[in-house]
Amino acid sequence: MSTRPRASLKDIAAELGVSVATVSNAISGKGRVSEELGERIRATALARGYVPSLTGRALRTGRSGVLGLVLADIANPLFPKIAQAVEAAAATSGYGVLIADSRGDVTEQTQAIRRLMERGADGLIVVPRRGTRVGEIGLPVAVIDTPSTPGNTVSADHWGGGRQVIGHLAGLGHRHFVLIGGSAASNVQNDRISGMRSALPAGARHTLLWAEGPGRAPGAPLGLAALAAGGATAFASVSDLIALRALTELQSAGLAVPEDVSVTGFDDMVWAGVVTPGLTTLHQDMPTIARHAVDELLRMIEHPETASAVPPGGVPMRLVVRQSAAAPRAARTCPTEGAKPT
Amino acid sequence: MSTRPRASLKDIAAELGVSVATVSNAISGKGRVSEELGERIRATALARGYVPSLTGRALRTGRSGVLGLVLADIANPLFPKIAQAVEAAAATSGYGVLIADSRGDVTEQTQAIRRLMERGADGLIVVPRRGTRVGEIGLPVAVIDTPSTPGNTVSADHWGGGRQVIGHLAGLGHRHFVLIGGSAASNVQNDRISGMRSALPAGARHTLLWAEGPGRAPGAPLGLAALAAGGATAFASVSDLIALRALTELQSAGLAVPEDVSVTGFDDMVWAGVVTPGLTTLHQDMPTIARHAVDELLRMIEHPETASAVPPGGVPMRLVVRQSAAAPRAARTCPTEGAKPT
DNA sequence: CATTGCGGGTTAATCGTTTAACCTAGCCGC
DNA sequence: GCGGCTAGGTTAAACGATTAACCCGCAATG
Repeated sequence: MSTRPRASLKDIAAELGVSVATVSNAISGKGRVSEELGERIRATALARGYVPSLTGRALRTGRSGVLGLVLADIANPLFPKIAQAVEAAAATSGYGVLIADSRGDVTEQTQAIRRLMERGADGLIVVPRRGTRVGEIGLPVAVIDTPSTPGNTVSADHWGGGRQVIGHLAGLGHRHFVLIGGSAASNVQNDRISGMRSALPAGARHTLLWAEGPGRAPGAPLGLAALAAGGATAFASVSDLIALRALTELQSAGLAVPEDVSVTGFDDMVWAGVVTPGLTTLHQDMPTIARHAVDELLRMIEHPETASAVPPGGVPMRLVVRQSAAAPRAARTCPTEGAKPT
Repeated sequence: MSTRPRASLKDIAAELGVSVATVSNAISGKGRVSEELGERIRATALARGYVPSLTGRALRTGRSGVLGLVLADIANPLFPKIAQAVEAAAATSGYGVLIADSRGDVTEQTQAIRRLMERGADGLIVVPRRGTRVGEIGLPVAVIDTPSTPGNTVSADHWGGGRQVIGHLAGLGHRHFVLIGGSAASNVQNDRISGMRSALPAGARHTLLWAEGPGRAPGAPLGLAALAAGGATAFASVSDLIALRALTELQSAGLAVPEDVSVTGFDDMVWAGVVTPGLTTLHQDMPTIARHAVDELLRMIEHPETASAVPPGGVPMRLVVRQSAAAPRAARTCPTEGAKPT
């Protein structure tokens, strides 16, 4: 109780005996107000704990100061990082973030976008469902997907990440690879796979496997032990979730990781650091990506005539070396003290 | 382009030659409008694609139609489910959801709440940082934590979940338990542990372990293999993340799960279903929890005089039986065809 | 001296919606 | 015939901030 309605411009104007317009000018620094009066106004505004009503401002200016974050992929484990980074970036620019989840459904996604528009979002940040494109909606939109997707605004350099991880494995001495994808419909995953392929050393053998491919039951084993028996030593997955699946499947089959086989993931999810052995994976620089996406969106909103300032290509991914990838047995010529780092 | 500003009440009024008030009345069904005119107004509103400006309404009514979701625990893996459920529940009630992440910092949490209030959130849903309480802020607040926390509004029955999992393990024949917590500062985890303890069968032995306890390096091994060597057969964790840590640590040490030891988790995170063996864990009914939280919040906002309608006690958790928990060797008197279920 | 310029404000309109108050016929009852 | 009631509207005043337009006095300038 007694949380009296916040002070408005009118209250302050009344207290000082000046007009609302002057108060508004003094606070925004736009019109012409004498230095002395301006100072007095700002002082009492502070004293009264004045906070501008964003609603009032929104009505007048037609801009709500809110960005919509549209997450299309159901319960995406990357979501916390994205949401956190986007919210932080938006907050430093004075914007709020309204969320909308479409639970993986395309029509639901349209509904979600409509809801955000009705709420007056000034722009949208869309992390699209694998492979789907977001249509024209009459609102500034920033898309976070992968550089090769048409209409993509900013994203990590998934292709380069794929190159890095294979380069790392090849450098350790691996020559027989298994590349494990999730869904072939995902642009991101395809780019990661392409990058991996492009970095395979000459003379290397490799097998490509889709975990959610046709004819494979959702939870069915991937049959990795058999591949290992066939000589494969490096299992590079396009996501940490698949890497985890691979890791535990191999361990359950009695194979030692990384002594017998190496496993790598993608995205540096929360569990990558806690499993044994720690998962070697690629980290996405979400704060930078979100910063770029928000900046780009604000540019479109506030200065539609200017050109994009987002650097082309993706934001580099960073290889996080843990313990799940090591030299294969055959290549163990000069072991570097298998002990864990400090 | 040419996305002309949406039709307003004024436009419709002008088109039909009536006053704005009448249009407003006809659409909201509040004032007195003749059946015939009302029908005509609604028809043209539909034809013109009229969507009420929530900003205008907010300014007039003082309510924004937006709820704030405050997530305090950094990158909480449960976040996607919470956000998704809350957003869905809010959307069906015509509300939007504004997010705020405090990155685990308490002062940052205050800032985040302040930002939400400035944006005119009508109420807040807070998932507090472990153990912290949210102070009085002059806005309706629903807290999702655990039933034993003062000020908690709704949550899962963590205590009952603990009972269930130990009951399940005891039923399988286990008599020597290791209970693994994360942080002793978490109310939720403490309740889960208490529930577990309360369900220990007579004569059972148990050890309590805190993964983030003092004197333990963040990523350091938990030493579970030694406990297993000492006779422990059931490892019950308070979270799937810790269960995953336990599972992989035990597997790396050469122990077979569930043949040698059983492992259970909590929360049914996305990875619980994909690891080998699948993790037996407890599922939170987030949609129901979110529904209760949102309903309660809307009740406080729209009918402050009425009493709470949230059923006391927590929302029951559901045991999800996968393959990580089975009868211990010694108790394998009548094996039920060790094969996996269909 | 008359005009222009400008510093320092004020007035008033506007965004879109809601709602209390008011107005005007028509009709009924007395 | 007239007061009162009602149905069916209209008017107008908010909500809070922004901003174009205007106004006034004083100084400088021709």
